Amino acid sequence: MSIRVYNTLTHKKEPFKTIEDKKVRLYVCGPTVYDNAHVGHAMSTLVFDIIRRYLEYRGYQVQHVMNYTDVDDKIIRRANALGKDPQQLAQTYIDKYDQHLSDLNILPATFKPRATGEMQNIIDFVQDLIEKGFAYVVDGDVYYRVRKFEPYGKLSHRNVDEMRSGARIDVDERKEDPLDFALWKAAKPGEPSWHSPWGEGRPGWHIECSAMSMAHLGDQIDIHGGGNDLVFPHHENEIAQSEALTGREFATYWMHNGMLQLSGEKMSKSVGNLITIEDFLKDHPADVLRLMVLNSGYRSPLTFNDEVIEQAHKALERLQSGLKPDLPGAEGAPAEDITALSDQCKATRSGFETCMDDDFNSAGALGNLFELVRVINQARANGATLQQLDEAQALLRELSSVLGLRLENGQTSHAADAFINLLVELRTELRAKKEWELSDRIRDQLLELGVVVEDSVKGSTWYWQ
RNA sequence: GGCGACGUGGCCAAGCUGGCAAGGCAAGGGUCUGCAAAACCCUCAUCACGGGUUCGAAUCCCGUCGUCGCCUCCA
Repeated sequence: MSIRVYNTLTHKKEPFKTIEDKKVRLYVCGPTVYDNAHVGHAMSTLVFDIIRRYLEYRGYQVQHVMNYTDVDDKIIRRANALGKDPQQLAQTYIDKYDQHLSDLNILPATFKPRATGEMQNIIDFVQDLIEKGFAYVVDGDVYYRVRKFEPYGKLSHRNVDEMRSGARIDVDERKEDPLDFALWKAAKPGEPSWHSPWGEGRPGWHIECSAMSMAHLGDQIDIHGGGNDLVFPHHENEIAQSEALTGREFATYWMHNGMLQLSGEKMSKSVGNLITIEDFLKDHPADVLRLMVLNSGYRSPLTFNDEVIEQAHKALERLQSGLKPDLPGAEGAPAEDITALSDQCKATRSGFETCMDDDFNSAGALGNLFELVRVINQARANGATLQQLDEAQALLRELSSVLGLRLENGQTSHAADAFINLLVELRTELRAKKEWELSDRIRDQLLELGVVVEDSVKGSTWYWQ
């Protein structure tokens, strides 16, 4: 009964062992805040939220860091194009992203550092690398000496010599080797910059994560996560920086989520096939997106299209159906239904854990929840009372929330309930008098207001859609 | 071109340290019902293709085809 985790480093599922007992240090690469985030970003953050929630369910205390890259070429370029201050632009998108995370029911990270807030850590880190001979200064730029770090390529499984031929981007003559990457960039006129021993400048992207991870989680962490498009060069470079500095293994497990696919292609800014989180949430509950993520393996590409969204919608309603109250006039289900319920509860919890223990197999775990729903609904159909359903429904709620599903309709106010009850009661009287036309009209119009009325022989129930 | 992942019913997918192919959606049939909806019951796949290993393979090995990712900013 232990958790197994697929490690990009080894290409294998490995038993999960933390550095410190029952404590997990988790670092996940966050967004560069230069534009609205899209559902691909949401997928990544959902994946690691699910992982975090499950680890907590399993009794781990999770120290979770997610960074914001708030200084970078793209931010500067966009700010200039819009005639805005880069820092303000970044702040705008940080605020928006924070709101998205909350809308998506993503647990707030323990720390959410920003590159601009960590300048001293970054500068110290770079200075240390220079002193150790892993970096060199050229005209106010600082570069990492890739060939000096022996294991370079161990994460992305490439070797340095093969990469050389692939390095076809403008070779900077000032670098010792085309593979070397920037740790610090000298400021150009008008760019945001910070004082450093090498002059005014700003950090490169890769060093930020290494520095922030180390500052908040220490030299060694348990899990480093991110999208699989970050494996090379970003994470490879993080390893090079961090391990050169400390001489110790940076992260035990490297976990990478697959890309969200829109019409057969990775959703990305450069392809231009974006759906923003904002737009998605305008049309769909957050649970729908989460369900889409849960329904496929986190490492696989996620198919994203209208049909799949619709399917997730229906699947969500199916899960919610398990939480409906007993039928009107329920008088108790036969003993075999009650036995089946409690058997299923045991089977569901253990099946759920077996799946999630196996590299967070959320699709399998979901399958277990759907089986629980079926047995609950069977019992209800056979007259189970709310009390008889209680244990199973509580379990359904509990495990759904481990996956981060709310399963609620978002209706927080019950102010209207009394009025709706009244309408439904009146309608029951109309039905008794066979006034079908009027009672159907009430049902239809309530539906338009978001209230679903369900009739049965013994009466009617209603709920918010 | 190099490295890697993947290819399971109409759709999304689990299973892949080998032994009767989860689950959701859709579809068809039925129960219930004034109608509708919901719920319940039933039906619906031999796992890209070709070889091989094995008593036995969706699961292991080789090859072919196809899709996708990375190699450049990217969750």
